Amino acid sequence: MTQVRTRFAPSPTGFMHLGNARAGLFSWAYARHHGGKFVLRIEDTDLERSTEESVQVILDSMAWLGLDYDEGPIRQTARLERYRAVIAEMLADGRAYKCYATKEELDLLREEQRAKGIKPRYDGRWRPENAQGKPVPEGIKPVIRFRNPDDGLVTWNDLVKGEISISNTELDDLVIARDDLMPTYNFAVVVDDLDMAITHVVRGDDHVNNTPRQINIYRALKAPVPEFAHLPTVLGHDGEKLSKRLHGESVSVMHYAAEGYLPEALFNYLARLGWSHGDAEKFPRDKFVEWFDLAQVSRSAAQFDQAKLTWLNHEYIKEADNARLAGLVGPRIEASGAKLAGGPDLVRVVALVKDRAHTLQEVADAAHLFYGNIRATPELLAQHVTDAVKPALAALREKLGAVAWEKPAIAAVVKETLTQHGLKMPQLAMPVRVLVAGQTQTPSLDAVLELFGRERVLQALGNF
RNA sequence: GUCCCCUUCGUCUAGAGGCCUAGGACAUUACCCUUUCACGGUAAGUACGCGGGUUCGAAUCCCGCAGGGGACGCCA
Repeated sequence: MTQVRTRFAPSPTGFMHLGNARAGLFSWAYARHHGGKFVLRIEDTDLERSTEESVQVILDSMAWLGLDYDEGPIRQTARLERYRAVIAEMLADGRAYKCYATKEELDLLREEQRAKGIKPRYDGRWRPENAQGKPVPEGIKPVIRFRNPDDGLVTWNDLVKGEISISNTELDDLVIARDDLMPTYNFAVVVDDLDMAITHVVRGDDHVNNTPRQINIYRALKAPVPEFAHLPTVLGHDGEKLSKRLHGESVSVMHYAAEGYLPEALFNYLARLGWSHGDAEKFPRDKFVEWFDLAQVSRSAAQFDQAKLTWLNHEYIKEADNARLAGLVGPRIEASGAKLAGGPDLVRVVALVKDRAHTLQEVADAAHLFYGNIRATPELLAQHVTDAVKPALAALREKLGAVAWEKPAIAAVVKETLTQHGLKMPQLAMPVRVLVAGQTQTPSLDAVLELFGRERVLQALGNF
């Protein structure tokens, strides 16, 4: 049994959206599950749209998700000589030929075909047998077309979708090199996957239609055809295929990093989108690798559900190490203008507030009250710090001055004040919150007071 | 238009002829907990697209229809 080799081959033309990321994730998982190799290839033959920044975004997104690769990144633009050599061979023996048809001419052809209700296809007008004696137009640089078989069926057993079969009469002679000699996608992938000895091509099912063309090229090259696995499309919340135009940046991997999602949460969510292992919903990456199997991938498109991702993120935040969380959340708190220095230990603050937060940003927002020096509004003060509770507040302050500064002792003193003044908890807790934290919504009072520290609390309670 | 693929709760899915009066999760609703906001707990409602077959028996197999998606580029 030869070693499994898979690849992920994004094109650097913008951000990396969730659909791409999931394709990369599954391809990666397949290789890891089988102890194989995972190759990263950058498909940058579209010079118009490819950018260096986008290459970096791909690298960043993969690193953030923890998708490590064994080979690459290999750029197609670094392999141009190789493609040209293959094209020259094919040209030499008629597996490919030059086509001088102009873009305008082809547009017209397609238009006519559509009008007739048939599938738009190149009609083979520059195939050698049709071009006999035809003068080569002046000033037109030809493209190179692959001579596709005229008849027969192309069939493969897709590892996700099962047997798929397409007739060669549906296909046409596709362009494999543009007039500037740059190879096109369908040709470059085949040469690359061949040279990189890819055994399993795992990719999105928008490529199903390309597969028979590529298989024909493999055959023309007398090369072994790899296995194919076409993953179902990832749709947006609106049921449309994920796209830059429709969904914008809100579906990019790094957007979720910026919004305060943990990589393990997105990883888990994506893993579970279109794939399942019984009832398992939350599982770590090593379990995913252990369980992953193409046979369990669903055949139908899946809608992205932000609410479920958020739930998973919440689950992972709850169990995340507090020091790690503090490191991630600190910059967010300072970004809001607050200063960590001089405030309570962020690790302890995070431990207190993380249960209620669904994103790192929410952790930061909840922690903010300990560092922001928030002052209650006069309305809030008037509403809660009434003359009726002032004696109790004074009494509490005095007791707090003498107590051991630990949560249980603080709680005991609060209770004591309550009974002595005949108050219910909210009647005392709310004014204390307003005075100390500047707001009525905080975690439990004793914990909040403990974290603020005696000095700050006594000062605040003496201030009315 | 042509070709290809898909079709179980609102969403992600379990289900490979009897275990299904269809299970889990998210979301929703109700109730409980409660020191505010949350967290948490318990419970409920909601699905096999439609029509024909095959079979003693179909969510599961076959056919048709409908719906959805994808592709039809000198983009990938």
